[in-house]
Amino acid sequence: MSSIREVARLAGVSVATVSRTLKTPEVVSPATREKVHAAVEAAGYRPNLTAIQFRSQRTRNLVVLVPKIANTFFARVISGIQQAAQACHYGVLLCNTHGDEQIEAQYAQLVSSRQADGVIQLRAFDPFLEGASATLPMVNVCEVLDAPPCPTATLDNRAAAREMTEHLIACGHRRIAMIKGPRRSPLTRDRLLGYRDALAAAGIDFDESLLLPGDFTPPSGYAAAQRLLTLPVRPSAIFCESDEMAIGALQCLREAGIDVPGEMSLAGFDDIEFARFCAPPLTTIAQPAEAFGEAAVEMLIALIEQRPLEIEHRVLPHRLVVRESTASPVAQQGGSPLGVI
Amino acid sequence: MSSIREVARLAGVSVATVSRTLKTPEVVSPATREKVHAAVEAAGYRPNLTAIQFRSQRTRNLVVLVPKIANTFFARVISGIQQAAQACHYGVLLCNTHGDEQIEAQYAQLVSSRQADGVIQLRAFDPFLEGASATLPMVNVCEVLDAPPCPTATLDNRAAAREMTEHLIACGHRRIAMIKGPRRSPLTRDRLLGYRDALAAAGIDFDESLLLPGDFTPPSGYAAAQRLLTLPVRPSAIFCESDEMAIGALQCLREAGIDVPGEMSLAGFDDIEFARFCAPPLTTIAQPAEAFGEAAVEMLIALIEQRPLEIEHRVLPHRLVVRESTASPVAQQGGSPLGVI
DNA sequence: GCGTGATTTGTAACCGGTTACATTGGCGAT
DNA sequence: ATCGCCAATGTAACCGGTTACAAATCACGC
Repeated sequence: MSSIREVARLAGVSVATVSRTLKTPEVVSPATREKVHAAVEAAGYRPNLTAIQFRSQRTRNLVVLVPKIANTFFARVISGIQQAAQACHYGVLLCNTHGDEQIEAQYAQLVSSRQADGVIQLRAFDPFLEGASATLPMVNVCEVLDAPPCPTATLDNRAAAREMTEHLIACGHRRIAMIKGPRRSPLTRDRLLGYRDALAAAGIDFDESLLLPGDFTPPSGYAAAQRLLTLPVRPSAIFCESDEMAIGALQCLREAGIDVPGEMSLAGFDDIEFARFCAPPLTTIAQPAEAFGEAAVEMLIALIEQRPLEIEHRVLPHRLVVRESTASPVAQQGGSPLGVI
Repeated sequence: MSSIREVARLAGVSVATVSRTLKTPEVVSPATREKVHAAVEAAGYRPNLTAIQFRSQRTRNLVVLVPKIANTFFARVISGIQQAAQACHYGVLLCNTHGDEQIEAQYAQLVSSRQADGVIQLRAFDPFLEGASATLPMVNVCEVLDAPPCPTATLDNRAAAREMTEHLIACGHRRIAMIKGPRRSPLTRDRLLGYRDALAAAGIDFDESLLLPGDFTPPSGYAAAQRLLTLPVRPSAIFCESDEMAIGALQCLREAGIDVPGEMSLAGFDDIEFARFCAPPLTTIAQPAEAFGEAAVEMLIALIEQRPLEIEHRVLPHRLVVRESTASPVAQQGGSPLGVI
């Protein structure tokens, strides 16, 4: 591999001159520049990035800690991260943590070992954040804690859930079930608050039996829907905290011969690509997934380059997307020609 | 940041001894080891990875070139890559190329610049592969060329498409449309061959008008299905080269009030997670997405570490998954109670 | 007590860039 | 002609590990 010294030899100049020609050409005379460029060409010189990283103590790499890469929502966030990082000439080091704290910690060491300049966390994780963020450039997007020790970008989950619940109430529903995410998730807690806000505002009593646990995956939505169907008095609408769970629930309802939205309304959260391709297309809350990625990169790079942040904690906009899976329970009483049973 | 020299000073030994204690402890006396470990602890020493990479000329990073991260299939492949790489203590540098050759070339330079030790290409790309693979450790999985200049792992796309077409023929279909992928893709060419193999074996004439172009996305499947519905004689079955296109086509058929599989059978390819949650659940070809990632990593690391490969070109197994979107056209004549029109 | 070989440790070069500082040369002002 | 200054270039240290080679130490047999 040709090094800068080889180029210097070919050009008949010193290594410093070669380095300067490549980094700060304005301090080198045009004639010398010419010679150096010719020598670079002749030697097929490619700068050794690891040497540059080593010398500069900067890698221009970002570590992304993601619980599950294959999740459609996270995949979009990562896509946004990748896009934004590329524009700033940063690389993206991807780490699938499976939500495992040990793996997260292990990867974060990449940063303390100078293998990357900063960390993007897509999941709230107290002890790790608290211990590390003081010393590590780090941002937290998507799922964040109440008092995050680092810059964040998130949704107003409470307001979003409230809007969706209000939409269902406006349709005329009063028994609205909710399929939740994991108990410990701040996401779930906030969405539950929004749900209860809307119920309270409408004077509807909160019914604990309409609250089902899930884990954001289709099978968990399926299982939760099954349990809802065994209830003595069924809900007329189900609000799922993720589209994936809604899709699982939809499957269950279809198998049970329950028409959506004819007999039961169904709403999701995330607006993944397949939401609009469901039968019926899913009413949901759109999240700006790619924008989360972009915000994360923008804030993290500001942190790394010690530039001040205009906004420490960003709240990105959500949007209620009403499609065909939600409707008035009045229509439900009329039944549907599509009903299998 | 404490360096090895700081540790050496604290332990009262030379830097070489510290280095040896950490890398080859067996050549260091137990008493010295003890002292060094204590000093490491006291100094809070963390090895500088970039220094190690620079010195060893090995980064233990792999570059993954992926056309579209947010694609559910690729996301699964990446997940497999990440998993396997992690097990071998390699990192994954993710690059979204959008199928852009320039971006691909730019990222491949990361390797020639020693930022990574090898490249995984998830897409066939002649000029780049030919130019680079001679000098670069590189593997190509998922979509590969006929005479690939590097190790590969792929599906027997021809056999898989033949199986699916045979399944449709066995159901009784004779007018079987195909929604293809991009013209230049080897994937598409092979699947088309398999489709024609099956038709020929069954004595069915190939009908060019039943061949529709697509780009693997739902909207392209939707558009292609629309065009099929304008045909004077409609097909009784549609075989899509990706589940995403099948989902788009399904949407179109639903909107047109055409029952699946009552009036028309529909088949996909990939077996993405949502295939089984479609209405009706989609008959498709399952691909071992994660296994592609694992195979890629295994082969690439062998290449990097100059170990011989048992198999240069792997063919991973596919599986025909028959669900409810395909059925006999006899049933179609009977109509369906579900039909909207 | 001394030579021999094995074990343990130290010294310093090295990887490939960057950059502080030194040096050289050219030019204008006095 | 001399001085001063600036632009252009060169020399060499440096980043933090690894490792070839040298040196020191030790055990052991004669």
